[in-house]
Amino acid sequence: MARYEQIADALRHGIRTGRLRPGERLPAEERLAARYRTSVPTLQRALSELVAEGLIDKRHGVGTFVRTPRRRVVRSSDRHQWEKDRARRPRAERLRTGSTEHDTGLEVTDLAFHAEYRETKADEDLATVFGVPVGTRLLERMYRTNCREEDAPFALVHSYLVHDVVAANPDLLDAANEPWPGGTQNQLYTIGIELDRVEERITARPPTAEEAEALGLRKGVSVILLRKICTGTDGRVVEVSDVRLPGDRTELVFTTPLTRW
Amino acid sequence: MARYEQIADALRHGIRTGRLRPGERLPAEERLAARYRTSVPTLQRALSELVAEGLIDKRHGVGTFVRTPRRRVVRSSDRHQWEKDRARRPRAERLRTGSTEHDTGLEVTDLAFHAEYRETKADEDLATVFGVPVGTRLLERMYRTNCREEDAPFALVHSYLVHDVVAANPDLLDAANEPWPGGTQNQLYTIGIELDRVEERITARPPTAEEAEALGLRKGVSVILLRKICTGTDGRVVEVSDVRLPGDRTELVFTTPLTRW
DNA sequence: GAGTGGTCTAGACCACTGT
DNA sequence: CAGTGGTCTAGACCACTCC
Repeated sequence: MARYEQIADALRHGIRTGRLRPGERLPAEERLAARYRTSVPTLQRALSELVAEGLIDKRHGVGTFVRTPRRRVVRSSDRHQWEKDRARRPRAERLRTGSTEHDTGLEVTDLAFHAEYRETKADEDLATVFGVPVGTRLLERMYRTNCREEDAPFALVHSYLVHDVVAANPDLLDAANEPWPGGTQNQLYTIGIELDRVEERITARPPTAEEAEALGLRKGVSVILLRKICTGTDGRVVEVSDVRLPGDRTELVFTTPLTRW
Repeated sequence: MARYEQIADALRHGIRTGRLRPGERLPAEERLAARYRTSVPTLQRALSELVAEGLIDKRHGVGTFVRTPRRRVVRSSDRHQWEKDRARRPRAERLRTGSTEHDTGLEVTDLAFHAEYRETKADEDLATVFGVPVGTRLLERMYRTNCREEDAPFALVHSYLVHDVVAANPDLLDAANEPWPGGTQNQLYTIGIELDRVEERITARPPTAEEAEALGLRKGVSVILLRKICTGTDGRVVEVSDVRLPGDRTELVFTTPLTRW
């Protein structure tokens, strides 16, 4: 076994057994290298393994620390029914809370919201999902929800709608109307669309360089990719959203009810 | 920007634009180092970034290759209802297929299955979920499902049952009876338990060294963690499973039906 | 055996952070 | 300014794969 792996193992063991506690600072690299009788680059290699596993954080000019678990945001599948119920409520009630607040339990005033709209054409992937020809005009909406300035977004969302469908209500084409009270399901309600079901497809991978930047991810954190496909009561796909969530502070919850014997 | 980042960017760009095609071999490190006028360790640092992002694979003694996407296994939430329906079918029918076959579309004979049982005591975490005192005797069952020798398992599963509940049927305590025709829901059926719902909680993170080993994960792949909580018709939690899935070839699908207006 | 990636060294210099 | 991590070098030797 390589020297750097032995060292990584030793440190890993220390962290797992609690000898090195969360938040604790490790000795300087030079000192650690001396303790393990190795060179600094080799010791750094060992540390970089632990960074990749999400066990430690390195802070330039400060030190290396045992990572403390982050507070998790739960995103439950009953949000969809909750959103649907809310879509036909009076405006005052819709104003009060959005889905993120439903998930996090935070107040509206704690959250900052950013939206950007543009027009695109359906690529092969989206055309297949929507069941429309490649090149069909789509409205692409990009969202990010932050916890009031302080730190990185909870989620990066790219949402797609068929342009000609939503154009029935011109207000839906303008990002300036965001955050729309009552969310997308209320927007769809204004043009006579009711949702029948929501399908969500989930996978995970390491972040790209851009995602790490945008979501403020440290190394050693995964990205959860969630594609949400909303189908209307007429069986047509109405909205497709690609959501990227930080793996270290997101927990998705799905409940499947079963029919009785 | 660091030299190694510039190099990583250049290669990343080549891969994304398709100039470097999936499966294609990159020049040897020494040659690449020469091309980018840098030392071998620095070039290696650049490559290791791309490995961490899952863009390339290094094979010792062979070369460095652009990674080709892996075939995905879809795990759909309707498997639960499917399993429930199957649990009361005749033995012959139950023998024919298991859930993994349902997910993958493969035949029973394509799959190898390994199970191991042991007795443990509930730690704080499991005790909370089951709603039993810490230290309660549990039956811990460990499963792995492989695609017939060839390569790494689809999933590592640790499943927990309250020991005294399942002891009503001693056959359920013996791993030698696996794979049990009809799966866990049929096992529970033999002791008079019917499931009411299944809750699944999902998160993702980089693999630990052990998981990378057990799931045969290359570097630069995430692990999806799925905790499945099965609740009986009497409202008690019956089974808790912790499932670890390779992020590069697993897609989870959940469908949420909505009630009509 | 030729060619590939894997590991390691010893030291240099740079960049960032906090006092 | 002292102390920390970040980057880089030039070269050595090892281990693996395939012919």
